[in-house]
Amino acid sequence: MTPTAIIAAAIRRERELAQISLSALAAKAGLAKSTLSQLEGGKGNPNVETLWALATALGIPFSSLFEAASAHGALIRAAEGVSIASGQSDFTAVLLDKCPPDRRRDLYRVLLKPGAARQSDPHPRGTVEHAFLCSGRVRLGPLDAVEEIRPGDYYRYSGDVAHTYEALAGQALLLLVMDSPR
Amino acid sequence: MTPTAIIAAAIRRERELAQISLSALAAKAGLAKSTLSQLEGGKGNPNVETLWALATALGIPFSSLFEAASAHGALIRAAEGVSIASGQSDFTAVLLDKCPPDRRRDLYRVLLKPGAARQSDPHPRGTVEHAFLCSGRVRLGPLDAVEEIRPGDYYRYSGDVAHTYEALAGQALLLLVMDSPR
DNA sequence: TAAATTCGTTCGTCAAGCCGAACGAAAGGA
DNA sequence: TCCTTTCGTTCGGCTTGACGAACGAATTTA
Repeated sequence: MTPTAIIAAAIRRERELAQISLSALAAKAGLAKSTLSQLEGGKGNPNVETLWALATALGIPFSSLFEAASAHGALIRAAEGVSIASGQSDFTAVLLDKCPPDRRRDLYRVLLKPGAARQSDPHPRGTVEHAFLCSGRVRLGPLDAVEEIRPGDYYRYSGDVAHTYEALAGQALLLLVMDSPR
Repeated sequence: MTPTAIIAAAIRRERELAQISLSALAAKAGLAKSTLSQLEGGKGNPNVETLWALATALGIPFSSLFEAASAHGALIRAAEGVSIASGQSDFTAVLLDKCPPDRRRDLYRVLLKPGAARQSDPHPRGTVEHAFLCSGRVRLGPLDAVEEIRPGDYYRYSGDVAHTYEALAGQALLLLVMDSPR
């Protein structure tokens, strides 16, 4: 993927997410429409000032302009995943997720008691949650991608949309990694 | 902080971290020395191709060029930790560790079978490991601070010294967060 | 129907970034 | 001591990106 293509896609993606026209964004950023048009067309090679103006006008962190489409969720069952060779048969490690360079990760231990599902409002844009279930059974995830997980399962999903947590049978214990852009 | 100043500082920082001269970096990136000199002097307004070439030559992710500029051990038993108010009694979250701004965290699922203790050589300086036990019983930690943990326990320790893992009774499953400086 | 607005693209001009060459300074080798 | 190499900076040129204006198309208003 060439850098100009990444940026072209990022600008268009962020602009459409912000529901704003090309002309309006150009005006807001203090750029010429023509400049923005060429950038989104992948025909440009913009300099830093131009990009900075765009990021500011879009209200997003500067580095967001260099990210390819955001990572999606993943569900890795306890028995799944590619093991890393260790030379010792009594030690098996599976890389569940590699940390991108521009994110911070806070670790939470969550105790979930049976009852009504807990609803969580969207976290800031770009937030991703990683759930690793220790005990119990849990249904969780974005409302349109709720999954039931069991001990040892790992589930990663977008945290910037409404999502839910629910212990199914008895209480459940899980490690939650709150993964957010810097 | 202006974008050009951020980039100027980032380039110089990354270049000095890589122990490479300005001339050498320029050659490796296929840029003119003069260009690089002006950029590091904060007198530039580089375009994307130039920055991409630099990031590639430095072997760093593109977005690192836009970033303006270690942890102790801790053992938090399953029953311990300060809960975060949630309004719902069936959801209890404990913040185990807050992510510092300059670190990356990779997530591993580790299956540990009973047998001899696994010895791990020191990881790069500054590495910290976070272990969250899902099932079984495990003794682990730096050689001078080995702890026995049980399901739900969280143990954080230095990973840049020799350390050990050992399943005590039957096999054990744990989530390991490998926490390293950028 | 016709005028007016807004949309995104294309074209010519001008400023600015990148380049190559030349420069002085500093360090190492003969 | 002199020569060579490498360092980072400064100076004309040439290329190129940003700008403003004009354009056709689509939608809205009178």
